[in-house]
Amino acid sequence: MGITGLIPFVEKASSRLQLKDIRGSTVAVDTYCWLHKGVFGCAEKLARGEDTDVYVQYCLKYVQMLLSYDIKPILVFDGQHLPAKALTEKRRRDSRKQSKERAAELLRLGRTEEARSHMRRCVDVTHDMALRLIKECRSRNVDCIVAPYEADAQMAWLNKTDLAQYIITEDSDLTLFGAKKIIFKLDLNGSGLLVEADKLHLAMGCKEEKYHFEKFRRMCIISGCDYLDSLPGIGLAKACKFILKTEQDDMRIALKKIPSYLNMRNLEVDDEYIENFLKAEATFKHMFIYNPLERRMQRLCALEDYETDERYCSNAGTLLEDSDQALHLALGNLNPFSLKRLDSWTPEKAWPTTKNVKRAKHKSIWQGNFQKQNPATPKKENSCALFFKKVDFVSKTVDEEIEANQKIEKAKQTEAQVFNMYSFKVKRKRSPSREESIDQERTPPPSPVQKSRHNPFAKERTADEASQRSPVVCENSSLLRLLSPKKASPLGGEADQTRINTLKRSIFAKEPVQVRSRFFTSQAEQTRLQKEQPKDEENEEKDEQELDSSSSNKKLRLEKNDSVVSNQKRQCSSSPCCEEGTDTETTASSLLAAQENNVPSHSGSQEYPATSQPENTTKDTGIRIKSLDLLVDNTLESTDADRNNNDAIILLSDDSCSSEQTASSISSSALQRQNSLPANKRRIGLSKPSTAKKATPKSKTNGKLGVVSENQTKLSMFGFQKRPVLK
DNA sequence: GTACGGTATATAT
DNA sequence: TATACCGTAC
Repeated sequence: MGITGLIPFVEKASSRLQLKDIRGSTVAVDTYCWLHKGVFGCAEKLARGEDTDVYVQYCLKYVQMLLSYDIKPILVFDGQHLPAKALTEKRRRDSRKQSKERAAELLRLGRTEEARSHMRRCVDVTHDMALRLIKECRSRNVDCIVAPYEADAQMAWLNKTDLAQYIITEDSDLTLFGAKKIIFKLDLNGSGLLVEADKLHLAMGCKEEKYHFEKFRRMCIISGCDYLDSLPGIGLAKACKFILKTEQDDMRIALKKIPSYLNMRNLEVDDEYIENFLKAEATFKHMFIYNPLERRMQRLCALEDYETDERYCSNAGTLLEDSDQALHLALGNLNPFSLKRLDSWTPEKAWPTTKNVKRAKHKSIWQGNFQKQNPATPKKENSCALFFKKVDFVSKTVDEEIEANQKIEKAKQTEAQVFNMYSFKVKRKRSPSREESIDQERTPPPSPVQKSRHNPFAKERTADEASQRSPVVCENSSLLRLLSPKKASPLGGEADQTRINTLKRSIFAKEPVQVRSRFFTSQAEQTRLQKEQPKDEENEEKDEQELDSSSSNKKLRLEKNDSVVSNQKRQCSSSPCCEEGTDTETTASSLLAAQENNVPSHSGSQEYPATSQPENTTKDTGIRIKSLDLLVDNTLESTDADRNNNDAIILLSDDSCSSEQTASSISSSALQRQNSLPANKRRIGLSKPSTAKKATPKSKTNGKLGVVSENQTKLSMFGFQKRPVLK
């Protein structure tokens, strides 16, 4: 997020920078920026839950580049979320969720190209991914540090203490934390944009003798930052105008004058805003960081430096009492959110070495070398406990705990594995022709969930078999009441609610339900199923070839079984999610599945109103859910192979609603409705339709690039549409 | 002239 | 994740 328009605003304080010009220096790196870019290149793989290290390699490319210039990188990672950023994080989460839902929807409609772009937006960078990079860096003797909270504050501290002379980031917020020299937009050619705090007065149009960094920070906060939304109608330009106008240092008094100074009589600055402003300011000044030299958490600036009342620091984080925990958080060994231990590496341990990996020769901030430079710093022996097999209160060794936590983390990676039921590989090879895409728009291809052959778990049936309803095996109506598959529609609204209610009524009315899962079958039955499995796989592979589908998951034929209900009960009662009514340990994938289908995260209870299926239709809706991860992960007995094998299947007969549409066809028609709206109704925004832009790309490009003056190049480098001009 | 709020698009390979 | 672009409102 950062400060909107800040980088263009500080143009006068910035200059081009080549890495060759800063040889021998140390740079702190906002590593999540690199990870985000790296993730883009493998977003689909990640969304499908496939293993990839493309993002690690991408980051290492930058690391290697820095090392080649004899620059020592310190990779800094974000830690815990601050309460102040809860709203921002929620927005991001919602946005990712929306992208995820949209991607899933488009996949169901077979519109893979569009789905792909949404999938790129829904992939998040997890700490597990960060840890993977951290481990690579350890083997290269490249320093990493996980900030207790925001990497920005940590980097600013490293810069302030001259442990790092430069900071590499894309986040303009960093200037507010008091960083001295920031490199934005660094590319793999070693070229970037250097913004120097010493020159910020030039950007503000303020005389050097009258300038103070506090003015700049206050201007940015007023214009709107991550910790405080701007007042309506106030941006950087007006904030700057106000700050230059006022001489009042006490912001309680000064802020009240904004309406009169800016001639905005309707603007109201209430006490709440002033309080929040002071909190935001304190957050930038006093956020907690980790001091690797002294091995302790501390504030970026001491409260005494500004005589700040601690009550304004509610958003600046809290001190971790356990110094050992703080150290391991900083080393990357803990998941910053759960504080669960994922690794046990300490600087005192021998640096891990990997064949063919070149190790940097720089001194580490974690080694004694740096401490020798600060003789006053007492050396703390606060991490030796992890060298031993420590037995904790649940009789597990630390190593076992780490292993267990890693398993859980890994399971979380499979969050969007629902996408995995579709494949893109063949589609990717050739993009659909114009005619095809028009045709696709008109009549979407049959959704994979409409046909049983798209469902890797569905039993192949002959037409005769299909016309015969499967015998009922579960008559537990109370169990069924828990479940109600939602026919997802991008539009939502009342119509959908009515539809869901209709569906629910239908479920209550029609008891017979088939529950099928290997988890709920007897051991003997399982063995039998396993024997059958290869055959099924073969058949399905054939089907998938036909369908340009290449789902890599193991296939499971689900059979009705009389022991289902009893086994199911047993499983449910042993499952924490059933005991508690909530699933605190539910894997993300099960949540996703539940979200997608409006099904509670009960691993072992899936349903479909079989009797409501018309005799003459084979339109089973197969939705594969990974929710069984929940069971295996909770008991920590699963292996990856288990996870792959233990997919459950829900067969949803979809005619329980009054119409005969399937979930996907409803969604499809909803999408069609959306797309078929006239442009003026569909577009809420004010921009021209993209077609208008696309119609004249050449002339536009020519017009822009045809006469490129040096000035223009510089402007475009800053991303200028129009440079803010200050009066 | 400035800010806002919407859409469109780039990021990597 | 970010920005670029653009029409409108004030």
